[in-house]
Amino acid sequence: MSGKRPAADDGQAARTEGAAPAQPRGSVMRDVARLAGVSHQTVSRVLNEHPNVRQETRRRVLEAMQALNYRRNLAARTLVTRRSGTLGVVGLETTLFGPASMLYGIEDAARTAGYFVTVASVRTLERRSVVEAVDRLCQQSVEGIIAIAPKPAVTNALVQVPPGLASVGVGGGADDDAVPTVRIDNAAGARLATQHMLDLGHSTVHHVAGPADWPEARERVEGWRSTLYAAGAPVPPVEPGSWSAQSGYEQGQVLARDPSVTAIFCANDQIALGVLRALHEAGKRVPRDVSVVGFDDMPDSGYFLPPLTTVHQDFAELGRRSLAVLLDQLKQGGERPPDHVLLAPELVVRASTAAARRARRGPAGPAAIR
Amino acid sequence: MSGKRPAADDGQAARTEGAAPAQPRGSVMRDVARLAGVSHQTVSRVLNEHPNVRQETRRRVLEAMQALNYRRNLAARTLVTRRSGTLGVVGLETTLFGPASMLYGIEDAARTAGYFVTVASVRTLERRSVVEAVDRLCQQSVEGIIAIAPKPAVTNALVQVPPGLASVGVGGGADDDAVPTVRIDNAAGARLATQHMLDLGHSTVHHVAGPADWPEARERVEGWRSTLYAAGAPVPPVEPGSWSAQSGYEQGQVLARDPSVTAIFCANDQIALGVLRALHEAGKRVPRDVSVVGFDDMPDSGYFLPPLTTVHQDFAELGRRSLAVLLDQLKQGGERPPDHVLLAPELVVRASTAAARRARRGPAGPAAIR
DNA sequence: CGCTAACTTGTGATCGGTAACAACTGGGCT
DNA sequence: AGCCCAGTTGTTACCGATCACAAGTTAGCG
Repeated sequence: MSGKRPAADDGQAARTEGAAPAQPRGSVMRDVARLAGVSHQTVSRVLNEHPNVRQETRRRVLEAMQALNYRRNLAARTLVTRRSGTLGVVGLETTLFGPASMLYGIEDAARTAGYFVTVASVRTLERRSVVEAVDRLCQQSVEGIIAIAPKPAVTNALVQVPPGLASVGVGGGADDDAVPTVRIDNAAGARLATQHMLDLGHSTVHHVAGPADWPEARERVEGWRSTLYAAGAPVPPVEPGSWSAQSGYEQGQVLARDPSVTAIFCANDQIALGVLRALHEAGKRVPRDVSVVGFDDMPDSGYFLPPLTTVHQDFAELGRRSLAVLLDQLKQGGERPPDHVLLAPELVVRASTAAARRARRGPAGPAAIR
Repeated sequence: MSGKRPAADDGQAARTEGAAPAQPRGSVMRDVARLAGVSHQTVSRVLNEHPNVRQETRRRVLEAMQALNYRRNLAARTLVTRRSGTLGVVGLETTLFGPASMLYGIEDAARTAGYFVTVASVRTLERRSVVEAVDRLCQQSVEGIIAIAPKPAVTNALVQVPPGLASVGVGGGADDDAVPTVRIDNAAGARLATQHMLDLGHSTVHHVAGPADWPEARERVEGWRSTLYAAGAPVPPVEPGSWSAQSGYEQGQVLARDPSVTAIFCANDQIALGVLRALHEAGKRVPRDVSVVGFDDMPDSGYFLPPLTTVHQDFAELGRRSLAVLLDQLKQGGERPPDHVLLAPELVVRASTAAARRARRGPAGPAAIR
């Protein structure tokens, strides 16, 4: 019905736009061109900051654009240039603090770089749903894909994105070398946490782990284990859990019953929260009886009871860096060098850790005060 | 049948469509048409599930699409149909639990409805930046805009989105009638929380508020105040704060010094966490000495010390409902009826509230136990 | 047998931009 | 003057889909 542009109204009939600044359907480049008395191509040149446009002409065009409240149609531009100016993010549908922070870090950095962001979230990290999400993004003609990719299935799915499409995985582990990733050095973080408690005089450190199928969780286990090993400390058994406070609570109850446990490294802050509660309910005092360290440094961790010593991750920076890697690829024409950026975490010492009390074992050894 | 297609088979045959599944540049409709021996229009019909296509033809086309790994180009489709199949979300760049959850609720619902989502996040909720975000989304030819809009500046900015574009604000308050909103009944939630503690025998309830310029925070204050008023209880003064645990901690320290404080309603769970810590440090026991209620019911609240009684908001549902409202508008051709959906919150009673201890104050009336 | 109706399929125009090329200007230089 | 080149502008083709319309087929029916 509305496809009726006044085709007959060619040439000089341009008088029509006399006093109607508001087009019913939004104005297009030709409208601007007509009002400014130039060709549509000149308008395009102004828009794209082509150098060879006379100052005076540019001014007239800009004025016309203003008057008509012109907005360029990105679909048309995308169609012809094959560049959408859009990046896709595959995100896990979760409110885990980390992924959510990264999303905003990415969006922010993308906007600064002049890109739009469309998200395709997946409810589970199975290969199938991830591939589907990637597919949806491809249809959108995204120029690159950032996957908030804590699990190998995701980076694997990334491998088969069409060639020429940039991609990067952020967060998670690095089982695969085919796709560049940006992540935090989880093992180093775990080392920091474990060594901290060892230095405090604890004879060993227990660990409450995250899900076994998350490389992030595995790397933390690894860092913890190797630190204990290097220090000649015994390595207690670990059982995988989930990332939730509930999981921490459940495993915490078990640990709380064991009098030999004096130091616990938790795979994230939420787990730590659950552990803290379990210890409290069992009558153990933190940090007097047991020291606890978390991982992530969510904004609330400083207000736990007691304030949590934890390993700080800079999620926003993670987002920014992943974007930088993506843009590099874009600049290099879709080449996908297997970069692996590794960010160093940082230990934030608060009140949930303290020096081990001396000699704990045997018939109630004399507990030193401090 | 195929006799009439020699034109396509000219010198261009270098295209290599023999059996190569992976075209260098991706295949387009014409490639599929050629392989299936039909016209591009027929391919389009199959794609759009037009009824009048012979079974056999459809099969051939589908096969060809499969073989070429064809993906329709949405930019082209958007250009001609003026429908992008994309919804825009204006989100606050924050990791507050609420906004993040809503985003995923929206994305999930949108995907189910066959829409894509592109986000434009803003760092602050000033009018300027919101208008800019809306503008960016318009360029993208989004069909509708959902604003995670806790502040009036946002809904106001929404008023001036181009006509014909659907829009809805989700979360936040409702100062404005011009734009439909979906939100939770904050006042009712506050009432639930306050009444709960009143019923427990507390002579009054103190409140630690959120930011003064967030309608959500104001409505909670209002609900709290009116409940006290209706019960004839004194209304303690309130001071605005932020949504953070730190803010709760600071105000909590003040309240902890006041022996008359036995019940505190916090504007959200994070504030409650800070209050809990302040009370703890001041030697007050929760809920023995002081009862505390939060708002939001974040996943961790059940593991605070003690587990927090709080007002539950269903953020995912909020996201879904807002999408439903948006789709309604779309169906009705861009009409924007000022719908205002109000969701009822729910009180989740855990361990941070208990009956008031009797006679605390000199000549105060005897508080009934229970 | 001829005519209309329903079903299939193809042709050409079109959406709103950008790219390539052509045309026209006006110096500067030989 | 004549030539060339850089600066400026317009013309036309094209990106890849959908839509409107037309054409060819098959079937139904008086």
